[in-house]
Amino acid sequence: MLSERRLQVLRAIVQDYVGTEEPVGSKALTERHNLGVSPATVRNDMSALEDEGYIAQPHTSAGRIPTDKGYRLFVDKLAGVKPMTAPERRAIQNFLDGAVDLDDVVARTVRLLAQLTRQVAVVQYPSLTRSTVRHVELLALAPARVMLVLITDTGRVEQRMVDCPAPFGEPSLADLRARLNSRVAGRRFADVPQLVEDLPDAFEHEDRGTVSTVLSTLLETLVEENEERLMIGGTANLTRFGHDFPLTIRPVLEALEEQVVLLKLLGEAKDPGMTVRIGHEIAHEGLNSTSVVSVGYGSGGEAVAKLGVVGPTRMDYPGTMGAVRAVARYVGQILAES
Amino acid sequence: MLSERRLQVLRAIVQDYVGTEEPVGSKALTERHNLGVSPATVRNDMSALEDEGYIAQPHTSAGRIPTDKGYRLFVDKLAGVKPMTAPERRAIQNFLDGAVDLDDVVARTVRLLAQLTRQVAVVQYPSLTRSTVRHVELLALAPARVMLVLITDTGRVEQRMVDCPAPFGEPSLADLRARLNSRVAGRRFADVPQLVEDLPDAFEHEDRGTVSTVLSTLLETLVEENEERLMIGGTANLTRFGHDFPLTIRPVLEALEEQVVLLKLLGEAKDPGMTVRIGHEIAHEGLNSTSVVSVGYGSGGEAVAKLGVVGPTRMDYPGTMGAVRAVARYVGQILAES
DNA sequence: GCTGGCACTCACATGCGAAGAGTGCCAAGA
DNA sequence: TCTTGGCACTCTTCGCATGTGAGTGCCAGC
Repeated sequence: MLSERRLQVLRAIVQDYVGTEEPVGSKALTERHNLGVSPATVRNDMSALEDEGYIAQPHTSAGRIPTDKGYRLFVDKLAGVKPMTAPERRAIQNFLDGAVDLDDVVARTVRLLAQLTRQVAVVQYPSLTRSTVRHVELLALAPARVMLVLITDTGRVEQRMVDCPAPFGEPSLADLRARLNSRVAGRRFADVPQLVEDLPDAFEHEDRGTVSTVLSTLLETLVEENEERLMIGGTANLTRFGHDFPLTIRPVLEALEEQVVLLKLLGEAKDPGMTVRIGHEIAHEGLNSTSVVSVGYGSGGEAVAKLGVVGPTRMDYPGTMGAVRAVARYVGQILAES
Repeated sequence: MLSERRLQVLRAIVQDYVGTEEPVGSKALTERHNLGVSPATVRNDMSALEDEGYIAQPHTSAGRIPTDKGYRLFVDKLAGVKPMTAPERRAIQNFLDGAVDLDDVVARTVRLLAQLTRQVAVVQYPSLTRSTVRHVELLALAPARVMLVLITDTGRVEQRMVDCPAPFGEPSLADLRARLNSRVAGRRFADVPQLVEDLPDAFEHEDRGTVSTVLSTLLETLVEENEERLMIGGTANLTRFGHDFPLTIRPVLEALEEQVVLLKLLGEAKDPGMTVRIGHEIAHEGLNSTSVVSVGYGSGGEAVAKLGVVGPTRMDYPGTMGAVRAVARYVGQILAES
């Protein structure tokens, strides 16, 4: 177990390194923080911290920089979440309040997060699986062609074409539309399958094939979790990554384009509260020099999706966590209102 | 006017520079291209080309690199469009054929373009203004709250909430829905305003306010050109920009995030055919060291939107133009089918 | 357990010289 | 008039040696 002072030293190292981007030495540390001890003592502590793997030297005769393990300790034990100031909170609310639809909410959230944290922001669209059905609409585009439109309580709209096995009259369509909505409107996605199970039985024999086709398309749409989309912004902030970023920036950009990777990453964070993943804790190789701070957000008490930021492991964790948490909270409010 | 041989020299310089990314000298030129003259002659030609502003030296005693003006001449007079090979064409078609909906078509197109050109791909969603209405759907969410869903012939769906001035019964809503669709279905957006102008007159006095509100929301949705969205991909290719890219990449990323800039850029290219804008021909400062190759695409003969790539001025113009043209063509086909 | 002192180690900047690529110019030849 | 070979000149780049400074590790003393 590390002594209290050594933890202080680690905290100081993290703070200084995050601020200066340069390895921090014992002398500079004692000058900037009043630890009450001499550089020599700090050197001993640093040596111990290095033995434990919390900090490392880029090369001999250079200062120390925190390791992933060091950041982890910092985040878990040494740093709190820095709350937003009142003006900041007001700015967030104002900015989000102007949104006109779901796309706009997500777009604004991304911009906001990127600006606040000066990092790459990632916002997942409210997930289908946990939301409820607001309305299902069926439109006859041709005698044997129906467009299925699904509207969720979060304002999301999904549409699908359905090619029917047989022509389907407008009366039947209206019937199906009415029956379908009376059963599923307001219900959670998970419950839909069994609610519509026996629906084909209510129709004439000739229409049953079509009804089944429509229903299975609907269920497909509901299940298709991989349809989860996300929006990314603030990639220009990647250029502030560090001096050596030509090498680091590329795999990060690639990973960001592979939305699958990000979705998996967000999905892995089972904790509905804030999750911080640091450097090599992230399975994806291209993101090994980044940290991801994510949190769930939702319209009610329940989280329907995640948002977060991707930045260098050398990031201002308290500030970033504060911004992420605040934004998630306000987005939740906005969604609840609409 | 430049002599034939000098044009050859310019072409050779562009080709070599694009290939090697290094200033090209007279000796290397004569070695790689059989121009039939000696390096000394080429030097004279180069000197003339430099006087005319087609090429420049980064510094004395270095080779020459093409200027924006040089690339312009190259694109206009010296280079054709390199057609895709048969296997490439097949790959394009296969890749795009798997798309399930409009979002997917756009997403696949972006990926494809980025891969083919190894540059940043930009695809505009099929624009609303030039398309036709397939269907307008109205849903009562609450007594005085209606959701308006607009479906276009390109498969795009837009939805809006409408807060009605007065409660609006389901019969009235059904009436409005029917009348609205009979008038506007299949019509071009531009024609919609006058088609629905007198629609409120057909309703009871108490409903007219609501009808007007719904209609004006519809018109707003149609007009809102700034709702034009686009998808961007292949930003990781920016890292191949050049050795000095730390400076160049940042403004480009910023410009790419400002979708407004890109939309303006695409919109400016009035030529429905291919447009190439090179370096300082682009008004936006951050893109001054890039070139943009764009082309319209559409489901019928008419272009409904643009797509293109953003890359360094030092790009393979013939190849890029070939890829852009081919992709646009196939996307048009896909859209026409659906 | 803390502290000051001291030797040691590297990275980094600086300066210098050699090498190399490329140009510009000139005089001769077609 | 255009082309060509030759030659001097200009810069960049690279390698190398050197000096400097930040920072460490260790040790003896308090």
